[in-house]
Amino acid sequence: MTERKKIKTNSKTAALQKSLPKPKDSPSFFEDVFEVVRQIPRGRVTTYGAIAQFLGTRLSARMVGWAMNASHTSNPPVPAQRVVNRNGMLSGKHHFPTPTKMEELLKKEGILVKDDVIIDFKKIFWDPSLELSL
DNA sequence: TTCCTGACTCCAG
DNA sequence: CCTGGAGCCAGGA
Repeated sequence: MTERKKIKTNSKTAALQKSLPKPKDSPSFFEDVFEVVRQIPRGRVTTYGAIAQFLGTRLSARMVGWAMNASHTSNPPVPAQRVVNRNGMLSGKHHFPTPTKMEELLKKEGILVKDDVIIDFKKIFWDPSLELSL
C-alpha cells in the first residue's frame, strides 16, 4: 500500500452487482464466516483465505477480514484472534481493543507469537475445508 | 451518485 | 527476495 492507485474504478463490477438477479439474499456472508471461526478449536488457527475458500469465494478473502471487523458485535463472540493471514502474521492485531490483545489471547491458548508471526503456524493451522464439514 | 480504501491472496516481473 | 497489479466486495466520504 505504498502508492495509492489512481483510477481503479469498480464501476464495471458495481454495474454487474446491480444487474444481478439476486432472487433472495443468501444467508449473510458474515454470519457464515462467524460460524466457521467459532468452530476453530482452541490452540489452532486458520487464515482469511482458507475461510473464504471454504465458503466458496477464494477471491473474497478481504471480505472475511471485513467480517472480522464486524465480528466484535456478534453474539456469541467470535474468536477473531484465531484468524490470521496466509503467513501466520497477526495482520489484524490493530483492530483489537489494544494492539497486544490478539497476541495475549493466543498466548493464553498456547499459541506463541514472535514478531507478530505465529510460531509453528503450519503445525497448528486448521483448514476448515479439510477438517470441517458443514 | 462516484470514488476510495481495506484484518487478503495470487501471479508476473 | 521484493514490488506491483489485479480480482473480490462492503461501507464510508
